[in-house]
Amino acid sequence: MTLRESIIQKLEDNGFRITGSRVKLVDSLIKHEEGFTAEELVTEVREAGRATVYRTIRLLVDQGVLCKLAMDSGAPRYTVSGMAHHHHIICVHCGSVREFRQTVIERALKSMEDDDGDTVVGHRIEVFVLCAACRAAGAKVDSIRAEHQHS
Amino acid sequence: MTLRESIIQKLEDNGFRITGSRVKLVDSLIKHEEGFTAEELVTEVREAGRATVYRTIRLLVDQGVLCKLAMDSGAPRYTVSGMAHHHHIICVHCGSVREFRQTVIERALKSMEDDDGDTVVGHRIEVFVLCAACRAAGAKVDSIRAEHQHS
DNA sequence: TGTCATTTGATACTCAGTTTCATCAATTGA
DNA sequence: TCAATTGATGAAACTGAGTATCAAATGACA
Ligand SMILES: [Zn+2]
Ligand SMILES: [Zn+2]
Ligand SMILES: [Zn+2]
Ligand SMILES: [Zn+2]
Repeated sequence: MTLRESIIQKLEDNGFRITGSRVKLVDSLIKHEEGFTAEELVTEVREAGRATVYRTIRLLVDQGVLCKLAMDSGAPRYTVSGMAHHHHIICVHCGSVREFRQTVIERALKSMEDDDGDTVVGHRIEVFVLCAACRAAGAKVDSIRAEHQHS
Repeated sequence: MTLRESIIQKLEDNGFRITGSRVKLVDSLIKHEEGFTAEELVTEVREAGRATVYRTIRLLVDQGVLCKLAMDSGAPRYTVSGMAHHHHIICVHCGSVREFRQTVIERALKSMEDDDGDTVVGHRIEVFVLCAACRAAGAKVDSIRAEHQHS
């Protein structure tokens, strides 16, 4: 079963209608290996209206098909979710996104439970990089570092 | 030197003018142990205009005085930065923020450098909790868990 | 094919944040 | 001490992202 099919399947299985707009949107977003913004889809998928694009993205996030990535500034990016639990490596120059998961980190975060009276409900990790492609294309690290220190 | 003094000092040292608006804003934001939104400051500090509040917050983020926390939805929250490098524990119910830092995690993230051709420029970790106070006040974990899985 | 709840989309709206620019105020230095 | 200079302010208008409305369209299923 292809990615496209599995996404459509999941919507069907959960009682959502398979409409022309939704199929067009799925077709478009699975092409974005490196993630996309809502407005990019609005522009690309002319068959679907603005409201429908936003509604469909939200639906797919709810269904676990898409990851929503809140950027430091600007609109969030979305990526098709691969691994069940994972985090993101984001290029600060081109915005491309890859997934990762480190058992050591997961364990360390898990052990934070019960350190105090709080109940941990989730966590999020983002690693910001200048990807190989952007560096090869001449993007410099230093100009970027300042605004992405995340210290 | 108090927190208030050290913030004002830093602005002075970096060549920014110590104006009435800035002092009023600093006075207000240091009172928010648990973080605040830009609009909260706009409401609270009537002596400063909307634009000035946003400009001042941005200035303080640039100076490392404030942390900007992009929420999953809604406006970002800001907190006064304590430790030099740290991450955040955020209550999904009341929005209160605490800092943490785990050497194990820092090391693991550091070791990701050079795994591939990317250059790591920073990282961000957020741990979402239902804080003890909210739980005591009757907030339930289950209703929250779904929308904050961050998987 | 008919039924009908779901979905759609044009439009208007909200909300967060930025730009503009005339005015104001902190610093400089004569 | 008092311009001159430059940085800072703020009302108001604007932008961009996303949401609400609601009549019309359309999938799903019998
Ligand atoms: Zn993801
Ligand atoms: Zn994790
Ligand atoms: Zn912080
Ligand atoms: Zn760290």
